[in-house]
Amino acid sequence: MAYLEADALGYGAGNLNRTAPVCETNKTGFAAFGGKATHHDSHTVIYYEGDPAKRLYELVKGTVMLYKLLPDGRRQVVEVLQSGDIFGLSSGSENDCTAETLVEAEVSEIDLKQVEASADLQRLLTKCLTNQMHVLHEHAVLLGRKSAVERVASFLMHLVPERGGPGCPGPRGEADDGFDLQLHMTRQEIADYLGLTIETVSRVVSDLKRRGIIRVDRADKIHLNKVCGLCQMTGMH
Amino acid sequence: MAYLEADALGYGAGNLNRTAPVCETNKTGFAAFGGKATHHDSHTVIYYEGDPAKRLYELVKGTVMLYKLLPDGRRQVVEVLQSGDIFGLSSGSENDCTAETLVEAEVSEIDLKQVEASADLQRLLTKCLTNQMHVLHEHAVLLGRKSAVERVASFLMHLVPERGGPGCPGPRGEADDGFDLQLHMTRQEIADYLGLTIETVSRVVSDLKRRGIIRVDRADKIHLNKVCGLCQMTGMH
DNA sequence: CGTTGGTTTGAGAGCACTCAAGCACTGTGG
DNA sequence: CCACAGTGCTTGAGTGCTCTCAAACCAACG
Repeated sequence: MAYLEADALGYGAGNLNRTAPVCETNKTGFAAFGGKATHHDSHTVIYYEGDPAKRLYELVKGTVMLYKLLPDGRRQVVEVLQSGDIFGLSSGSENDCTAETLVEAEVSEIDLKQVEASADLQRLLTKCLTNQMHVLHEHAVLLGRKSAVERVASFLMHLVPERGGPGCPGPRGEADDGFDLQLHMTRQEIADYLGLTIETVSRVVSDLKRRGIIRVDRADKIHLNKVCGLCQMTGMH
Repeated sequence: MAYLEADALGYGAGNLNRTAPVCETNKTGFAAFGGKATHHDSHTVIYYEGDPAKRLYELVKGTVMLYKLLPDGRRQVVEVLQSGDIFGLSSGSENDCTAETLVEAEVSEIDLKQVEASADLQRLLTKCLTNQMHVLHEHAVLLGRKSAVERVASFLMHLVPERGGPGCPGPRGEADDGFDLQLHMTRQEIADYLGLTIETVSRVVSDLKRRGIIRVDRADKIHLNKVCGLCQMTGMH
């Protein structure tokens, strides 16, 4: 089993929705601007939708999701953030999403006022926002136009580095086209991210297992037997 | 009929997805930075998904949609832009969406290099991106969690200024809670924006008509009889 | 060994989709 | 002035994918 190995490489859920490196030109992030480092346990809310937006946050380590709730309890996870991503920006005076950690996370906070002033921060911000925008566009296609199988396949493919994107090399060489994944989201979180129900996600996963595309060692430990085969099921090929 | 009146006020499709004014702090937009003004007829492509991204565009007048296509022809309209909105930013070197006008439009173009240099442009950009981000978040909820009726109701409500948002005053006074709309999108465009089929959109509109919520004078001229009643159907109350 | 929380599986229903026909408005030519 | 495509929208019938509700399963834990 190479789960730990994959994790150590920063893979696993670590590059969700990441087709290109983000904000890596600025290695220091908010640290260079006196950002206050904070630690958050797994599944902790950093701020709630509707809270006054006074700070900007940079995810340094871990994974954070942003979600919105409808009054009757329906939830949509709108973004899953990775290290380097910035969140907490609001078009009004209130946060438009709730931010919650998926796993333990290190976050760097700075005051919104600082951002207004610093040109470097603005540049960093533009870059990150552009990237998040791109991810949101792709996610809109997933939510609006893809079937359940295509959604789950797309989700899993996003967890495989260097694959599925425009520069996908195809199956490396020949037979061995496998990959080990460590999920950092529960079925419920995946469902709310993909616009499905928990049962549908589970059924699709079971179906992929039955068809030999994947192997499920534990609910959160999945081995992709045929990365390229899975990629064919995303609706993008 | 007050259609022309509404249109003259800049309503109609003019404030789609606009809960707060955008980029209005910078009245000049790109003009102040030597942006090249261009004119585009209705339903003209400004750039295609996959084209090299070399310029940044500001919509000065009219309406532009951004959409993505899946290889089998499925389309998802990911954004509907209004004057003041900026588009053409890409996280890679290629445009991630196709940009097409919905109606005649005036666009101001500037070189991407200019943006890198100007702090004012960066600030303008951050503001616009933040706004678009907020709209995309809300749209993700619509696409992932709302029923067909809720999607169409939400869509129509976005065309009514000052209503449906957090500061909604409710039905003004008493009886008269109507509003005239001029749509600038075909049923197909609406369907592709809402993640539905053209038939479903048509059926929902007919149903709203049957229930007395709206009156359809022409396919693109709709009178809302009960704005508040419609608002109740968006899933957000 | 029972409890708990998360996951999987099953049966059935319903909403939105597909395919197909009908309708309304527009412009064109005889 | 009317016939006739042409285009876009609406309506109908039937199917199927995903949802809902419910029960079973499983690993972790006290």
